[in-house]
Amino acid sequence: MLIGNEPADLKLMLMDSAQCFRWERAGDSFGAVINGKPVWLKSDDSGIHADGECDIAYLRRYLDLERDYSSLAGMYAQYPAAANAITLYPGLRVLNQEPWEALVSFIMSANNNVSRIRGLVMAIMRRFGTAFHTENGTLYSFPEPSVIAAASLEALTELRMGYRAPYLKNTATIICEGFPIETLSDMPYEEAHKLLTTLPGVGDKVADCVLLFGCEHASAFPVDVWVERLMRSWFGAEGLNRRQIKALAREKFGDHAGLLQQFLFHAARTGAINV
DNA sequence: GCCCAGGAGATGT
DNA sequence: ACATCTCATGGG
Repeated sequence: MLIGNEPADLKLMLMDSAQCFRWERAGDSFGAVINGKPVWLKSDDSGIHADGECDIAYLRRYLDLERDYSSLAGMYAQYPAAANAITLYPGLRVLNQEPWEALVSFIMSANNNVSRIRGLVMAIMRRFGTAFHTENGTLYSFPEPSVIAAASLEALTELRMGYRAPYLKNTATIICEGFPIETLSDMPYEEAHKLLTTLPGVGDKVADCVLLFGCEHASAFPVDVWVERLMRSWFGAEGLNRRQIKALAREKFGDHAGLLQQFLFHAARTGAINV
């Protein structure tokens, strides 16, 4: 069924932009268990289509289709590098993932490469998620915190996540004990960020990824190695450390800093723009 | 074999 | 507050 006709590059958004690591690809379709239901998405000239029993409103929000990206480049017209990066990827959007999924994914991301992060997130789902058999293959749900909290450290270590295993298990336990993960989206940015960094394996950068990709905090500005480089190259951040770079970017770029970050990050990481 | 990866935590200053 | 080390694993 048709879920929208907004500009949306599904391969870029779901597979190649390193904001999400849990979609499968089958030909030109992309599948995952979303909101408890397996779904395959496909895009063509007539729009974005979903194959499966799905909640259209949920999927539209997940894909951020309700946000108008057409004005984003204009918003940052005073920064040519920013406007260029946005113009490069007319189908890139920042997903609205579940906070728990973003939390797990970006705990796995610490000092790790994109290829291996995907492998770890997929392994976690295959090992602890629920299987759904579809025409295009088997899809797995993202396991609930209680399942990860109940898993043995050995079972997690077997997935080759290394020193991140205790981070994951202990964070899952804290979530199960009542950490208000679902209300982070309603808190002021600073409060939500501070609270997130109390979790094991969650520092400044991972907290910002969780807020941006899982809690609708569009001003969150994660600074990784690529963003650090590009901010120094193009935005006058020479000599600043990551904390200072983030403060500068949030001040310069405002409420939608995180959206811009995603375009800049992808442009830099893929070599579309030199850093 | 080497350096690197969407860093965090511990330690020392 | 800031700089430096180490951490597990494998991609390129």
